[in-house]
Amino acid sequence: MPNALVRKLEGYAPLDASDRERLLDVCEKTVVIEADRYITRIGDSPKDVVVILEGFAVRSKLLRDGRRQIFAFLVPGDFCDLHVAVLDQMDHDILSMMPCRVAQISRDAVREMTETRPKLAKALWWCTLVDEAILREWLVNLGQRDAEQRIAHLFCELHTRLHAIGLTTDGSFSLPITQNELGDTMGLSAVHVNRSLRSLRDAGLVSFRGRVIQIPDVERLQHFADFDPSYLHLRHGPAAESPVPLLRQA
Amino acid sequence: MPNALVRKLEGYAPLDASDRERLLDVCEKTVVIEADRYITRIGDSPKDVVVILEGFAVRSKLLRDGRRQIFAFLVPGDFCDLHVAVLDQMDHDILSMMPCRVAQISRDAVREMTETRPKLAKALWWCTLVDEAILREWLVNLGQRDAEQRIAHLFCELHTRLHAIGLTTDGSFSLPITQNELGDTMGLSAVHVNRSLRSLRDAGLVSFRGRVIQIPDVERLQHFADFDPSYLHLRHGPAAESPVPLLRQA
DNA sequence: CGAGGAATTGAGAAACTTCAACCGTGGTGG
DNA sequence: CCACCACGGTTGAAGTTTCTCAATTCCTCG
Repeated sequence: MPNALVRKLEGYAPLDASDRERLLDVCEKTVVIEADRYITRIGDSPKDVVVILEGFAVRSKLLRDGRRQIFAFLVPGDFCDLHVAVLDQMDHDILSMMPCRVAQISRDAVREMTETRPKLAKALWWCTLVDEAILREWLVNLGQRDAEQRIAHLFCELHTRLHAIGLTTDGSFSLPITQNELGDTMGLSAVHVNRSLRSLRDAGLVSFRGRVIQIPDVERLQHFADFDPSYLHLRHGPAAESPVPLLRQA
Repeated sequence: MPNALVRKLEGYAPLDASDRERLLDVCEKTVVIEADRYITRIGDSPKDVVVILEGFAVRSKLLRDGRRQIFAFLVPGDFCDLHVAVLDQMDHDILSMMPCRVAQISRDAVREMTETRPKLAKALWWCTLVDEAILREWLVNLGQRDAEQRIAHLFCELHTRLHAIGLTTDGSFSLPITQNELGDTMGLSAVHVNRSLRSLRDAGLVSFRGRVIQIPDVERLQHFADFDPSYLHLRHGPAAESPVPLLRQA
């Protein structure tokens, strides 16, 4: 099984063999987290940095009045809280959407890696900057696009990111999300999400089979959503060699 | 005149004297940019990293249909494009909102600093992470709050950030922004921004004198906007010693 | 004084929300 | 094995927020 983290980082910049080994070493200690559990919570100062190796999770924040905003989907290879190595305190929650296998890297290990391995440091920085670029694009999404385009844009992004780690087949990928969560992501009510999904389906832009999203014509959806993948800063085109497996749904 | 960058970084983590000197050294070369000019543009690979020393700027992105989203206000001490030292290509524009004095730091100097000065590297990383935290909070803002709360929240954030660099007096600060730009920031039409501003003023939450925003009761506005400054990760309370001066408006 | 950009206002339309009901499915306990 | 329950999805209808268009005023600058 390929290591999702190594794979992702190598997609950004070449690493030394010793860097690669250090990463694998540091991902040795893995844990399985069941669905719908907090991985870290706001205010935590976790002693380890968590990397998703299998499964999906979300970053989110709960408001006083019970509303919730999701601001990122975490897929295999993504860091949950690299922040904490620098900022000490989490300013949002991270929740598993399905059973996840994660690696826990000690803060000391992160510090050691960033302080003594410039290439790794650069790769981690790259991750952070891509996360930031994604946030900016989501802001464009919420600020400027209507419900249908917003949702379509999210699907395009997820398709591209999942394709890059081999988690798509043709235009389809598995996404274990409720319409409610989709609403919390898009700043829409669940009802309106439902109607927008129907419109997208009626327009033949996407279709759904259980929790699988199927995009019959990726280019058409991208055009509809005004999606331009350059903000994802992928170095080379999506590589689909050996997929990172998902854990079986519990 | 204190250096806004040094001041900001020291607000995050203590620096060595030699780090501080290196920073001052590297900010030696400054340039004044007039109002409403591109500082960098999407697709650019600027050879220098730009830091705002005086004045305000915005990050923004233009959509195909002419709509625009602003996703950050840059104030003295903020980096325009630290990204570029790692990602090579800008994925958005940066525009001056008023005459700005900026320092241009070569990519090599940034690389040298991050690779040989761990404390500085950490401080720069801190900057990036705070930028990211602000983006997340803006996402909450656009996704979950109505027009009035959104605008109030932005004012609270700017007040806090500007207070931290000594650019407020009592509850007031200068903000050279049009209602149109405010709309592009908040995902609202200029007309609706206008009406929302009127409501806020009628409620006595803020008032305007020219381009100066006055918050009569900061706590009340913060409560109204559901504003919690912890996402800004300021280490110590706002320090108001010697303000960073603004250039006279052109 | 005139020009141009920004702010303001009104009115009608579109997007989105809320509430409430109903359906389908999968899991659980008897 | 079946009744029941809970949760997510679906739909209708009415209400609210926000948008667009268009006209008017205000301000600043030349």
